[in-house]
Amino acid sequence: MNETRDRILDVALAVLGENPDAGMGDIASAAGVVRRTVYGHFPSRLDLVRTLTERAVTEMTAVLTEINASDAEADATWVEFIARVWPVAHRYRVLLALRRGEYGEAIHGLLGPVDELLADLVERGQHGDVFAQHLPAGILSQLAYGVVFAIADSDLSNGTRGARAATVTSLLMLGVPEARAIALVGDQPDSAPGQ
Amino acid sequence: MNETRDRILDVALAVLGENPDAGMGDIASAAGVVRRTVYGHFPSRLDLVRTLTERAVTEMTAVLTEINASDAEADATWVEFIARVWPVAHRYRVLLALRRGEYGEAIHGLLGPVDELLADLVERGQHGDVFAQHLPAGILSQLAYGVVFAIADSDLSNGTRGARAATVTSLLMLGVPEARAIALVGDQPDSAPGQ
DNA sequence: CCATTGTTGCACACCGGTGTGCAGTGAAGT
DNA sequence: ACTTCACTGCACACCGGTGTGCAACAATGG
Repeated sequence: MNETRDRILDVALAVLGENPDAGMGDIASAAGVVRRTVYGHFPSRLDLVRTLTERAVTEMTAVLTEINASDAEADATWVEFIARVWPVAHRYRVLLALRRGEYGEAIHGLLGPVDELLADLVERGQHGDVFAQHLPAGILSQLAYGVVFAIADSDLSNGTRGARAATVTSLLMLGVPEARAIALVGDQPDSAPGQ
Repeated sequence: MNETRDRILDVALAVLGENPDAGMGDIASAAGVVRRTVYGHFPSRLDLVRTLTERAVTEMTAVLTEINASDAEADATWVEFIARVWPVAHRYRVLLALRRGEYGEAIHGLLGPVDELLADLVERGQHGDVFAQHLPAGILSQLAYGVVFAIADSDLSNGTRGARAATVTSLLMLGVPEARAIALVGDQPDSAPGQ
């Protein structure tokens, strides 16, 4: 039904991923549509961004709550989390950039639940002596998943390469010993082993 | 002689540190001066930012080259580097935000030399089996000092707290074992032990 | 055939930030 | 007292992006 609307959302995600400062005009033409039409679906730029963010939050919290239910060790859970959430993180990498600037406030608010889930996971790991305790769980989790997004935003973004890099690096900064980290990602079922 | 100019630069750094999107007007009034005066010293906003960046690059390369001359282990060198460069990184934390956006190109160019020095150091550490090799030196160094800047930008920014957090966290993600990392920062002469 | 609905293509107002021009003013140096 | 120089306080043009209003248009489907 809302074929155009969905296309706008998808394209907007891609365009903003390329350049977070892209205007409504850029998004519109990239979606093969006129600027006016975009405003027909999203009264303001903020509406667009908010909708995008809500999408991301929904997908992430779904994964996170499901995974958090398992009783695995925190570090293994983290690995599972990155593996499952990586495609999402990569698609929504723009949110990293958008958290600063005009809409930072709104986005930060929406991302709140995700942040909490993440902090809980890290805290569990710290309590179980699996993660380092040199920083409070709230901050450490932010830094760790900030790095994941940063890698999602870099050259080795797509493919298994990026996922592995993100997982290992974040595990390391969480205080997991290198050997253990590598063993953990080795266990992970690689979707495409050759790549 | 250029008392006003210097003040503008200092204030600009502070203001932009607070809000990277601050306009020339904000900077001017924060410096107790009229917008027109700012343009008298810096023909364009880019000039201002560039000058700020050049300052930062100068200070950082000075520290980096000096430290790199020592023949200490790479991880110890890294610790020294963070300790020495921390106040600078904190003051110039705005550059992290400015690397994205309008002036990203220019800034990135100016920051090139620093990036190289850093990559060299990390590569040395990898070659000496002190740092992890799960990522190429260029990327790993970027991530590591990205985290340092991120912490410089966060709550625990100032004081010894932030410096320690930044050092330990970056060491961890460089692949240094937790025990070794903590030992290394323990060795560091804390300027204010009580804080 | 007609009505509804979504899209189009304008034009327009508005906003905030940038950068410029120029005549004034005041203080410091000679 | 006179010049110089930095700063001031306007006004102004310009730009790009946002958001709106409205008439036209095409497709869809009753």
